[in-house]
Amino acid sequence: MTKTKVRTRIAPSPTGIPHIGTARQALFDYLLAKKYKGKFILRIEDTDQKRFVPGSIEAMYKINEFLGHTPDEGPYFQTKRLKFYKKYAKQLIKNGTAYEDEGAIRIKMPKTGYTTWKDLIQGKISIPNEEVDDKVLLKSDGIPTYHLAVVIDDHLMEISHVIRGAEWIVSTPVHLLLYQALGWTPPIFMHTPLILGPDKAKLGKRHGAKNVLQYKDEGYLPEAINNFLLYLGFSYKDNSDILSMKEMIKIFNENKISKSNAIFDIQKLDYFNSKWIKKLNISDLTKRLTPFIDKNWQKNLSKIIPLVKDRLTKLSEINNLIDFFFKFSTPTQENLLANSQASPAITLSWLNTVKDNLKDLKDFQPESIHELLKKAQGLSDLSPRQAFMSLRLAVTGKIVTPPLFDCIAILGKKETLSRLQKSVTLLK
RNA sequence: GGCCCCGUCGUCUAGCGGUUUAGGACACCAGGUUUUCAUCCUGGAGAUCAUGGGUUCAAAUCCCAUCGGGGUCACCA
Repeated sequence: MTKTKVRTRIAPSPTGIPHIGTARQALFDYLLAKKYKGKFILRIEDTDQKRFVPGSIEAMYKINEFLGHTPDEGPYFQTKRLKFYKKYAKQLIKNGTAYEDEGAIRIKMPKTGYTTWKDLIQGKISIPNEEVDDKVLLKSDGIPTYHLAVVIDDHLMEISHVIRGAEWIVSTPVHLLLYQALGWTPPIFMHTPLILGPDKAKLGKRHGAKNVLQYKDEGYLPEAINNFLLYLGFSYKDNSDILSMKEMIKIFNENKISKSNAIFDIQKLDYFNSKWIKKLNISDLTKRLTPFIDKNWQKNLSKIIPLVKDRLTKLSEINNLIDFFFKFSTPTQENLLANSQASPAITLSWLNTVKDNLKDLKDFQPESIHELLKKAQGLSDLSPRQAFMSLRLAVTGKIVTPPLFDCIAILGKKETLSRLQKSVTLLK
């Protein structure tokens, strides 16, 4: 148990829409803060105006909201805190830790010895000081670089745990030296392993790697994304438990984060997504499905959605699953016969029998339809498969649909008979 | 290339010197349920624990070397 108050931060630079690695960082920050009843802070590291990409700050807010990583403080902007950086840069020159070099202020790294620290994830890390060059702290335009700004902000904002990607390991000696020179206690460092693409290259830097908003647009649930991200570099039971945020907070353990890089496996994300979709209740699922469903397809949704729930991996798949309820394209004769595996005459006779049966059915419910047509099929020369597959084609135009009698009941008597008539005409 | 980190089934991982013929999950394959698909259930295949040396009565587990992968060497973060 940590003695000091836990305060974590996610500190993105607004240079594009955050990718999945940033989201995992934020999740770990969030879980750690919440586990110890601490605070999670958002800070925008906007010191490189040349690389600024409009919209990326808004995207960050959106992603935090989507994934439920709600900051307790912030956003803070580094460009609004320049006075602090200048003040401490001066102090560093005065005490000999930094020097001015053609307008920029650089740190004076020792040329001998090692900088060693205990990283909560990586364990003991030791880096020869001569490997670290005199990094620029304050650029000649008066704007700080990352190295100066993080140290000052993390200290001033009382950050207890710095969770960041492993790419920062080699510049940690710079930060440590700054803490020492300023007389401050450094935070606990946690350098997370990287998330790699299927080609084993760092995910964020790869061309074509999707950002978090794209996953949202494809119909991945925030719960599924968080769940998936947790198990990338962290292990709990068999890494397949469906966990809510609350449960994640409970089981998260900052001492058990893996050291090795992890490959992003979309199939695992799909697994969590389909599991989470099954877990949602119908009204919740309907609400989330709404943005994906064709505006004109609203009728009977409360009956249709329960039928497709178990067939959904991503929310965006919904339209392909339910389109036949709203539009009908007559099957080809070839398709119809292939599925009845009977002559045109026998198939025609079977579909006519169905039509006659359904026409007089008063209680147009799945159970009644089932009972009626099962009896009719028994009297026919067709096997259940032959009979109902051809009927499925005749009524929905598709080979794959939810349970047939449920579909027929939802379509209603009038629509079903009309479609049946169209298919019968085909065979004549 | 220098430096730093990592290396258990395709993937995420359990494993912390003997209980391991290395366990689970995803994916894959087969079977069952089912009028289709999916769900669900059962089973299967899949890792000589990167390789080679040590240490030890005993090593995936400790040590060394090699190889492989990643990171980093900007007035970018």
